[in-house]
Amino acid sequence: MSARAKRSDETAGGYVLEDQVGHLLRRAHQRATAVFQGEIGNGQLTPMQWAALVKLDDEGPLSQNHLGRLTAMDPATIQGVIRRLAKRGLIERRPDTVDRRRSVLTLSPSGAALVDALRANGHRVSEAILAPLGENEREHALALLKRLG
Amino acid sequence: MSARAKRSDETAGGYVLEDQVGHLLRRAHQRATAVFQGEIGNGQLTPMQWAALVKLDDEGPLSQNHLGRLTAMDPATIQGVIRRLAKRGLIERRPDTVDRRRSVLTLSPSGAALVDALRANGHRVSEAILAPLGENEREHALALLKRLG
DNA sequence: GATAGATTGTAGGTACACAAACAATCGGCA
DNA sequence: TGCCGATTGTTTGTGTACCTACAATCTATC
Repeated sequence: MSARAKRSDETAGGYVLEDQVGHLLRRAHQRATAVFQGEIGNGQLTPMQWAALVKLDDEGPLSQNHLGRLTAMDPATIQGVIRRLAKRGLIERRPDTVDRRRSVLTLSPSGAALVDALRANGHRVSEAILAPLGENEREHALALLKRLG
Repeated sequence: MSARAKRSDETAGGYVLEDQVGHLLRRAHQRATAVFQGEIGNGQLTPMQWAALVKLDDEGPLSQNHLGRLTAMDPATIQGVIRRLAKRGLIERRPDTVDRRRSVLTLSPSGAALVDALRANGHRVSEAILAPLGENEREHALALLKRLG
C-alpha cells in the first residue's frame, strides 16, 4: 500500500499517531514536567533532582546506584544528577568504609531544609497535573499507570 | 517537620514518590520507549524519528516547524530530528518558493518505503505497551491519557 | 510604502536517558 | 587461597527536550 493510498483511508483502522499510547504518554509526560517547572521552587530543581532528594530524605544514606534504582534512573543518568546536586551543596558524598567501590550519599543540611520546604509544593504539582480529571478518575488513572510502568 | 520525623509517618498522607503522577508517567514513558526500541526495525529509528516520518507520510509536504507542532516537538527539538533523518537520506528538504524563510520537507523514496514497511510494527508496539491491561481498560486508559496531555 | 510585530529556522547551553565499554572492587565457590 | 562472575561508579557517544537569543523574512496596519 502506498503512502498516498494510506492518506485516504487512515481513519479506517489506520495507524494514527495521536491515538498511540506511546505518543500520548510522551505528551502527558511533557505536560507533567512543564507543570513541575512552574510549581516547584521557581525552577531551582528538575523533576529528577527532586526525586533524588526526596528518596534520600525518605530512605536515609544510600549508594549512588541504589538511589538510581529507587528513582528509576540508570547508573549513567543518576551519576549526572548527583554530580550536579553535589556541586550545589545539596548532597554530600562520603566513601563507604566497608565497600570501597561505593560512596555513601546523604542530604546536606541545606538539602534537607530544601526538601522540607518543598514537600507541600510536591503535592500541589501532582494535583495540578491531575487537574483535568475528576475526583473518581484520578485514582483510576494512577492505578492504570502503575500497571503500564 | 524534620526529615527524620517524616520517615516515620510517610505512610500517613505523606508524599510518596512512587504514587506521584509525574513519576508514574515518566516510568510508563520509559517502558514505552524501551518496547519501541525492541519492536520497530531493530533500533533503526527512535520514537521521535518514527513520529516525524509517519506524520510526513500522512500529511504530505510540511515545513519544519509545522511538522514539529503536529508531533509535539518544539522548534529546537524538531530541528535535530530532521537533521539526522536528512543526513540518512530518509527526508528531503527543498526551499519554499513562496516563503523564503521555510524549507519544505518531504519523504524520500527510501523514507516512504520505510514507513510502509514499518506501519504494521507500529501497531504491534502499541499493543505490546498496552499488554498489561485488559481489553476494556485500554480504551479507558487512552481516553484518560488524552485528557492529561 | 514604511514599519512594528509575528514566524521560521539556527545556535549555544543545560539536563535527562540509555547503550557500550572500562577499572576497581567485592563475593562466592572450588 | 585463588579465581570467576557480579557490582559500583565513570566515561563516551547519540538522541531527545527545552530555554534563550538571533538573523532573515513575512504580514498587518497605518
